[in-house]
Amino acid sequence: MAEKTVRTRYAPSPTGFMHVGNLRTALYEYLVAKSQNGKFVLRIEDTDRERLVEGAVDVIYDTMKLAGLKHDEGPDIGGDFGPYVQSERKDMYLPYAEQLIKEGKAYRCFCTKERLEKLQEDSVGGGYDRHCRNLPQEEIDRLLAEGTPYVIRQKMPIEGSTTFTDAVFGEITVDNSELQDQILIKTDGYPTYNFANVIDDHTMGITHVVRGCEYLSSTPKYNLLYEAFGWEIPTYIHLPLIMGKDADGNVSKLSKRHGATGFYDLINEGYLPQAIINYIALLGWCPKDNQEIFTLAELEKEFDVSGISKSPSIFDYDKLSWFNGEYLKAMTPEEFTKVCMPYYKKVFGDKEMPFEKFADILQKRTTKLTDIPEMLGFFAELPEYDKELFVNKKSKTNLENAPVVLREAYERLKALPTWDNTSIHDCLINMAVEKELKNGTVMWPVRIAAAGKTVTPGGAVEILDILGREESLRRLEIGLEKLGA
RNA sequence: GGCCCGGUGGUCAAGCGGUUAAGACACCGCCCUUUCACGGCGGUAACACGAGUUCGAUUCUCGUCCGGGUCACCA
Repeated sequence: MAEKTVRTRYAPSPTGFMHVGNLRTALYEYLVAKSQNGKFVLRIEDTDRERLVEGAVDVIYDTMKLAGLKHDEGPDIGGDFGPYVQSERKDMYLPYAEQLIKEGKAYRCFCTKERLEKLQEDSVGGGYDRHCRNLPQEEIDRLLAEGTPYVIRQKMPIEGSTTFTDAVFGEITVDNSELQDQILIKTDGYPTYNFANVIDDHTMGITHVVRGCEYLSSTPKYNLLYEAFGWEIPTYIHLPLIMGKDADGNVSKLSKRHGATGFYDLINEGYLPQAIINYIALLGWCPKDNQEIFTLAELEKEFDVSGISKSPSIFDYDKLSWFNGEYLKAMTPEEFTKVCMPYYKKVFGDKEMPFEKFADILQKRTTKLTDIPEMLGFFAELPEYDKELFVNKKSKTNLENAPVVLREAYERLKALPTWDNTSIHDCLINMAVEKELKNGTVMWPVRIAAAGKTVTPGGAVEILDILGREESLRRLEIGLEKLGA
């Protein structure tokens, strides 16, 4: 007999913001499905009218697309289990709840909010007292006839315990006394999140429920529902949480105070979508062979639930940056130039620059795209700098030899018939040889004069080449002036 | 507070009763080098604690401590 096709679903609410935790959940759902030739379904959970945000659904589509997580079924592409937007399914939940009432597994609760609130205050840590669980039928009929608002609650077992198996955490048992008679349908007729989830997952044929482990302790509630309907319980895969660490070293669920936490925030910080995906894939999961750089396609092949870790992990921006740098280095110069262009524009506006030369000096040393403007700023404008910068121990330069060297270099460069990387390089190196100087002794003062700062992408030769003859000589003159030469 | 889950270097993590306890990021040092970087080489650094079980525990059990999650007509 053929194995049942694996089906997973990602069910985001359109809030307009994609937290990396959610993104990782989506990724794992995708991978669980794809690693087993299964289907990955996108379902939009938009029942919370108050939190609806204009254009938020598009954010979800865009994110999925950027991340490369292609869904097989969803609101935009359809499928055999639609509709895929929860608000379009709202009429299908009530009948299920009423079915449970008929079977004596659920009941109408007419308690007012006030009464429930009072219960909350009185009983320490208690909960609903199941007041309406066994109302006489006449009483129910009367209240119904009077039009009393009600919710539908499920009858939970009062004694015993419920055990389930999670693919990551193993067997987990919870006392039924911990479980309240959960609300299925709210006063307004809408289903609660938990109820809608179970109905949707079942009717959409979801086989593997992948979610954050904050749902671990409410899973028995879900299972009691599946059991009440006589439905097959899906495989649960609970993921460890992603945490953040603040300046004081305190660890808590990753949030704004720890830095950028939204997918788009991260992209705006200069990280590449693929680097983000690669990094979060490894946050809580480890392949058999410890490989680190993965394409999505490779992840689809390698992913295995057994590699998911149980302990929470802290989001590390340094490591993300390292991944980002690796991805940047792996690009062709053309691709690199393309992703950098917005940042080039920030520095140079619409001014034409030898962008292809930037790739040479930048690609090896960039980890975050947002660092680029700072790195290139001196090309646009020579920074104010102090002549002390000409002093460098390693290059054996000081205020005595720098003016001499710089003057000599200036004259030689000025006399160059052609201005390109090779001729500049040969010119300066030859000078060092002829004058019996260390290469650095020549290069250092030239670079300082050309860039006005000690840390630059590329060396003296590359900088002069990019700057061009005219601007280069102008800057060297300024340097000479500063040195009083 | 009750219940649930977790605890290997600063971080991500491998490890499934016997290991010199991998690897990566970060950090430090050296080399290379026209700076920084890249690259190469090397280094510092960990099994939370206490009892068991066992010939032998990082691995199994229990307790303690610490961390997190959860207890809604929110999703």
